[in-house]
Amino acid sequence: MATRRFDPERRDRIIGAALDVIAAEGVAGASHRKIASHAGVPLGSMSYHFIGMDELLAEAFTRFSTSVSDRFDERLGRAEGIDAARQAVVDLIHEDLLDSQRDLVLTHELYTLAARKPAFRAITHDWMARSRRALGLHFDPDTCRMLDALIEGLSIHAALDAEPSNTEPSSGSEPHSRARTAAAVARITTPGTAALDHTAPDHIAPDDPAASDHTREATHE
Amino acid sequence: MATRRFDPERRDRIIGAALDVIAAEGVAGASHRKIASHAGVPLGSMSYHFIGMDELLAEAFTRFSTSVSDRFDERLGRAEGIDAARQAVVDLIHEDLLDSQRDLVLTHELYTLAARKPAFRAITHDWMARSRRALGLHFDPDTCRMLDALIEGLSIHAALDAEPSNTEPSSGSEPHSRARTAAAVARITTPGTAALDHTAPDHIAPDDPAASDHTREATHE
DNA sequence: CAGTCATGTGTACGATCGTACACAACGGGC
DNA sequence: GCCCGTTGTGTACGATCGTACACATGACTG
Repeated sequence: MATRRFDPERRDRIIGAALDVIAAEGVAGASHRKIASHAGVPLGSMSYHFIGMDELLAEAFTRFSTSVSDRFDERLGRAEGIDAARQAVVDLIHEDLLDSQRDLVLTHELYTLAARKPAFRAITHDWMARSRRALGLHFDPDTCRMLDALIEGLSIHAALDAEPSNTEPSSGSEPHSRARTAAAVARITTPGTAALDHTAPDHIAPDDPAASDHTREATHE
Repeated sequence: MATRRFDPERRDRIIGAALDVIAAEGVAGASHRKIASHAGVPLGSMSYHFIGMDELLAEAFTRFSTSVSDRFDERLGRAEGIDAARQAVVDLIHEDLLDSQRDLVLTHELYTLAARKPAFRAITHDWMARSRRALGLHFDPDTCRMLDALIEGLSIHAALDAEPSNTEPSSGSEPHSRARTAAAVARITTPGTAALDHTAPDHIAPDDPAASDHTREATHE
């Protein structure tokens, strides 16, 4: 029962190549041939190792979501105290989630699959469950859900709100700054005593340079 | 300058058919032939009315995002007072965004395109700008950004967190209930005592009420 | 009423796709 | 050392794709 010419790395390399190709050209542009070529394996290996593209995609995205989740766990595991946890969340958004175009693309490719096919929704379901478990080290269950959703929304909006020409936002007054993220995280992790009270929100300093192009209406109070 | 045999509906019908096909089979599965067949036009009409698939996709998703934005505007425009606005947001999430599998799928297809191609990011950018403008009728600009992101995250998580087998969550104790949504909206629209400091370049708003100790790394930008 | 040209269509071509399947290569059993 | 079964590969097939382009069609001009 020795190794024969079995190559255990082969399968993994195909999965890795699949993620690379998907990141570069999307699920739509990912073909057996391109992935095989990128992985340096013959075309026949594709059908040999994977029944079909769906199996390959499922394994690839499982690996991807696991790796992102690992970083998530690590950051939150290291945080001690609720403030450190909040800061970890901010760091996570701005360093782990927003810095990598590759991760952004892969995440959306996965979501698109999950929106249509239940098999992939299992992957997103597990991913979100793991995220909430990590947040659960520091926050109560309801807050975890809210915060997890907020993280998602902030990441997506920061990524997809960018001006098309401006691929690399680096200005200090960028609309999706760490300060805004931190403020949002602070709000969502602060249980309101009166959830729907009638108190008008505290006034925000009106002259935000980044908001100068807004025709800012006064809040109805 | 009469009509000849010009059919102005033709182009629109193709766009509508494109959205139908994309909703059913994804951008990946949408071909000129399928869309033409679904629209009841000959294949040649595709190349005649649209330079390529990208132009068709751009117009289709522009129409889609506009229609979703219209409903968004309508709900928030009708709301009077901040509580009604908050309620409108909750209704919006649970009735407009979560009820339609079609909209969910199309949204993610668009996001996936936008994550890779700047041309589509223009569409998401405009969409988000419109959403924030609608929210701006009731909330201050910073809250608008946070709330807009929260809406996004709550919608996505409610949709993609569903158990794969359970396609139609309708139980009263579902994890993503209206009550949880309302609570999250209340939190994010309730500024803490710590206002976002707009004068500082990009630092964390310093005082959170629950914060006892600030072990914060300097933000690198 | 005939000519002309913008408007719209049918078809064919080359490329690419997933997959099936015959077959090569090689380790272990006898 | 020969044989056999597992392991892996090369190739060919049918389907589908986007697009180009010759051609049909009908409205307007004179």
